[in-house]
Amino acid sequence: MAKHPSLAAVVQRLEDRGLRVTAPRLSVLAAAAAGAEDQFSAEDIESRLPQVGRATIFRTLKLLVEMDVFCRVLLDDGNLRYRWSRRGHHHHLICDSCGAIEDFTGCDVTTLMQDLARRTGFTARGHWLEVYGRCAACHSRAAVSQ
Amino acid sequence: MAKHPSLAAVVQRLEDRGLRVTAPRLSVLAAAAAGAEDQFSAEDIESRLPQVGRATIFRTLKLLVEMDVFCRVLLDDGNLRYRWSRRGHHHHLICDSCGAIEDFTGCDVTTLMQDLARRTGFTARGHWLEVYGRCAACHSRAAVSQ
DNA sequence: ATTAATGCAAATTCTTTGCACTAAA
DNA sequence: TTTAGTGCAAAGAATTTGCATTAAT
Repeated sequence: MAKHPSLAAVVQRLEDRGLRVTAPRLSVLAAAAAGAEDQFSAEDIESRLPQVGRATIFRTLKLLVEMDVFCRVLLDDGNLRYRWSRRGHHHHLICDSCGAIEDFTGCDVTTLMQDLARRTGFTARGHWLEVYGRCAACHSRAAVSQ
Repeated sequence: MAKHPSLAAVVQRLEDRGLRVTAPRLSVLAAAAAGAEDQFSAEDIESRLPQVGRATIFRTLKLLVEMDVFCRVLLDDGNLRYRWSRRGHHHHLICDSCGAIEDFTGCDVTTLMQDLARRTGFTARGHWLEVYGRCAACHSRAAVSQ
């Protein structure tokens, strides 16, 4: 799967929603694709787009998160990052060492939630899960440098 | 189990750490115990303690979270609450309807994390999980009112 | 032409800091 | 006494709002 959807696909989704395809919206998408990292902060986008107003950047980020084009990532220190969403429900594996973020969809948190409902009567509507640790690449790197 | 530990127990823990048992610290603990809700915001504490400085309240909350006397709860809307901690690793069930927060420790997220490591090579150091939904009490309430 | 979307600057919210002062040990 | 802890007011950060202006359809 590509790192992010084609511009055309996102434009289509904007149009489907009856939203305008504006220059600032296109440039936020471009700026998000431009970074070396697979993640970006509102600040990153802001500094890559000095010509776009701060408010527009925040409004656009919010819109694109609602549209599930981007997803929010909560870092261990409480800071917020954004990332292209693979769409649909998923979680993040955030590497302490290199900061890389991977998606994680395979594990079934749903089972856990169902079990929960059975035991406590609490019905889960949704949940937020972020996992912090060390990615495979950083493990190999550490092994090599020893 | 009681809603929160005895003052004496917390005082003991402060002393064990070589920290002073000050009037503001005691009043933050009292204010946290005073609320009708099982949760409280920094603002709640602030308004219950007009005589204590804002900075002291934040410093004290941070200290008590580090000491695992309180834990932080991340609400669905991104706001932060505090709550007496049952100590040790646990998660929260947050009711959309009544806002009540329950702890949840029984389910084994660890298994999920181990499975994850096996499949992706990512080693989890920690994770953050909040569950949003509807508590048993609100379910009954809804059933009755029909 | 219409009106959604933007840019700016000011306002908000939540939290932290610097520093002289106070009180716990 | 000593120095950890406090209060105040000011500084920050991260975001949001109001409103006149601009640009996409």
